[in-house]
Amino acid sequence: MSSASASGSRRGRPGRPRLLPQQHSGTPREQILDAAAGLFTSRGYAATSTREIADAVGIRQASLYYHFAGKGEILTELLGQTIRPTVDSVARIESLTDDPDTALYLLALIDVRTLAQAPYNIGWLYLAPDVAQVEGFEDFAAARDDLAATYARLAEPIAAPDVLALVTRARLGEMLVHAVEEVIGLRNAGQRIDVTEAVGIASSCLRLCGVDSARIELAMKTAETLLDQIDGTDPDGPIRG
Amino acid sequence: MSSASASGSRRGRPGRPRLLPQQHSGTPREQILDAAAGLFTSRGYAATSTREIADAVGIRQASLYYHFAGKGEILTELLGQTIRPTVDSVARIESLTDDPDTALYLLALIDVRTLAQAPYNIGWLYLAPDVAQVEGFEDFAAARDDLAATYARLAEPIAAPDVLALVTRARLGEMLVHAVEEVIGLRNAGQRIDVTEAVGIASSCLRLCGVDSARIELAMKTAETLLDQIDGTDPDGPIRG
DNA sequence: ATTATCTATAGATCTATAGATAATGC
DNA sequence: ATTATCTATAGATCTATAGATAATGC
Repeated sequence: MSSASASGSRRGRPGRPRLLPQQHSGTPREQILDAAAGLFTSRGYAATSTREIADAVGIRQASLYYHFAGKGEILTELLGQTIRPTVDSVARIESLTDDPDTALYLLALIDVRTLAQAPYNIGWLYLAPDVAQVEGFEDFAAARDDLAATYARLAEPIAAPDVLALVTRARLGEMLVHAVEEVIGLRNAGQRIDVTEAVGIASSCLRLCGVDSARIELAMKTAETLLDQIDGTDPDGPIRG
Repeated sequence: MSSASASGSRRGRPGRPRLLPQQHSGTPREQILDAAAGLFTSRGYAATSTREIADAVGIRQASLYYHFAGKGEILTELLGQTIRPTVDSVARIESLTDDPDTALYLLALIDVRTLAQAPYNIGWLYLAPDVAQVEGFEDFAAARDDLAATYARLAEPIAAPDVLALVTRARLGEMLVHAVEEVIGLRNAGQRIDVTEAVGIASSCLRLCGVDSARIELAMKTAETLLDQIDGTDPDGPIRG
């Protein structure tokens, strides 16, 4: 049944032992997500069978269905992981600063970091045509659109007049999302992403809005002082900037 | 059976009529390749069934196998189309010019054009993980590696010393291939590719070798005068540069 | 009793092959 | 006779469900 069925209280109790000893750490659900992420990114979503996922975890194919409603739900959960930390950070960012340069910079930095830290390059998944056809993808696409709208909302007050004369507010939002997604391409090309790359992409976002170098420098400094507080609330990983 | 079985002479004769009237032009083989290219690029290779291809053509699923040994052979033929015209052009280019700048420029231009002209963005296919697993992909990968070696061979004599001091000959070949493949990304992003874009990418290749603007300008001019002769031998399409 | 696994399998594909058939060409 | 299609289907998946079972917890 669906993972939601075994509601509430006693999750995590032992059940019937596996045939094979545990090969990986984390909850069974995490083990499945990790194995699926590896297979989906290396072989493709449609080309990966539920049996292959189960084999990689070390359980029987049918046992997957105790944790997920189906292959599609494993995928949508992975897609959700690429965006949820970023979406959740928006409110915290806006409560921590009134400076719009800093807010946009922080959003981009956290977004890049989220995509960079995933153990596999799952951001790449949502660019694949077989993935876009999966039931439930629309919800993810809608969330991604909302995020683009947030980028647009944060960018609008800081965008230079000549920028807004050339591109619409909405298009600017998309451009910023694409700039952040550049990290997906970098990872695919084998580039290691650490602070340098993350800061580079986040500052590109301000540059796209027409913000000058002095203000970018300032936003970077301010962001640096706020990042600990954001991470404190929702620890999101090691890359600092 | 394999398409090769009905060897030689009387191909193209009528056979049993289709249930549906012909919906597309070209030979049946071309109709299949075109339908498959559309489906593979829009939905993904693994996610496309042979039945869907047949339906798009307007024939029965089994009828595909008169023309192709299988789904994999349809794919590898499409992959071959992305590289064959370019590979074939190498000998002609080298017979037409002794100027190495012009030769590299022409190779890149024809490569870009080949990728740009395909009715669907099939160049994108070979970047997909499900495609890389298909039996026969190695042959394509090997041909692509050979082409990278050709880029390297043409680039070596013109590369500035400081370029070759920083990257190996082989790596320079790969960089040039990647620069050309930028056209795949542009098409995916919806960008229309015509002379401007093709010329831009081809001249980027010279720039990557450290060739200065004056020499690039010269190579462009010389290439322009030779292009007709190359296209005359193997007409390859409308984009001139 | 509850949990997380297991075994077994139904039902829906999907790819590929075998062999029949409806045209035209000689 | 040759060709290009068709029908029918085998055999191999693949996803998902039903129900049994081996642990621990109370």
